[in-house]
Amino acid sequence: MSTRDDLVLAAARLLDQGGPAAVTLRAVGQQVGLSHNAPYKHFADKEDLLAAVASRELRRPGPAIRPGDDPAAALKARAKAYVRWALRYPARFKLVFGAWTTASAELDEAASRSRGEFVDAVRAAQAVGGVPAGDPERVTALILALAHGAADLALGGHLSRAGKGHADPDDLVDDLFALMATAKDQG
Amino acid sequence: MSTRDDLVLAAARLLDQGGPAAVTLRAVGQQVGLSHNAPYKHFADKEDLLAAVASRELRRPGPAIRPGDDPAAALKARAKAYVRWALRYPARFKLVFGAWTTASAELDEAASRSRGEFVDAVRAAQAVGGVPAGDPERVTALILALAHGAADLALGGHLSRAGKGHADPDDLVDDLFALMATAKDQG
DNA sequence: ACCTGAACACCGTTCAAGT
DNA sequence: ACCTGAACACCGTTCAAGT
Repeated sequence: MSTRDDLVLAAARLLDQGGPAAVTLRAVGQQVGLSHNAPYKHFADKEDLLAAVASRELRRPGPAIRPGDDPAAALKARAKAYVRWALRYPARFKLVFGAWTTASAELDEAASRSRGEFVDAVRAAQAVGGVPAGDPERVTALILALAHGAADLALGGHLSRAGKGHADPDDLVDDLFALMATAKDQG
Repeated sequence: MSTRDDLVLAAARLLDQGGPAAVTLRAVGQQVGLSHNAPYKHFADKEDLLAAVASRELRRPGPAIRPGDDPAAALKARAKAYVRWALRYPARFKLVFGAWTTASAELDEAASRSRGEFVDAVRAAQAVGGVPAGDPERVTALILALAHGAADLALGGHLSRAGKGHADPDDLVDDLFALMATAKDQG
């Protein structure tokens, strides 16, 4: 493990434990036994370090595809895994999709690769008629937008009135897939 | 206009012009011609001031309902207005749905009231068969989740590969309503 | 090439003091 | 009741200096 990796890991740990406010360059340096400005030898600035944390997060392995699995069910499982990740690691989720003032090639590429895997899963589901036909990129965008929005609203408690109306993010994923199934049956 | 309102307005203006980093208590105080800690006489701390900014944003008037409008079309227009607002004022959008460490009764109530109006619009659309039946809170959550996620992903450029795949947030709202229309026709 | 320590400008917050 | 000015602890960043 390089010092660079140590710094990224320490930043991720601090983020999980204390939220974004806990991720200071001084705390990161201390976690790896270095001074508070050692990170500047590996990253341009703090945002560059955070971009590396976000990239690492996007490169996490997706759910394994077992041969024989129904591609439509696998796609739905992928959407639910996305929601589960967001709810379990809110700080990482907010970081990845937060407001970046500087473009990071590493982050852009990781995000593109991650969505590419999702597009492949959509294509496979379309091949067996599990989801509506049409531009796979657009169907992917539809599913991702719903999963993303459901997770983000749930994190803020904005999904449904407390007690009133049962609407977990998981339920909404089910609802969307049910709508897509009837649309596919009809067309 | 009270001094309190002046402070909230100044914070909102700073947010729009320079993003969250520009909203410092010193800048807010200077904008209204007061010292850098005058805000403490009106708000508990910085987050409390930001909560007031977010509440004000949630209390903005929604699209007017003209008599004779198709309730389903009005509902779709409301969803698109939500997306338009998020894309036009990204900093306000991110603030409202950001990570709040302290609960604000004012913010909670404003959010609840805002979603309540949406639920009413869903109920009206259901009454004329424009959208699927079922728990209005849940249908609302489905539509809001999609609109919210589409807007948030679009702001980060994560909606579709550049050039490849046409998927504006507006298109995704259309797609969802098309799915709901076919489901309603079938059921 | 990588790291340190001092320094700078800035920030949120507190507090004693003023009217 | 509302505001000010000084002060405190903290932060990101820079820079000269060390190995």
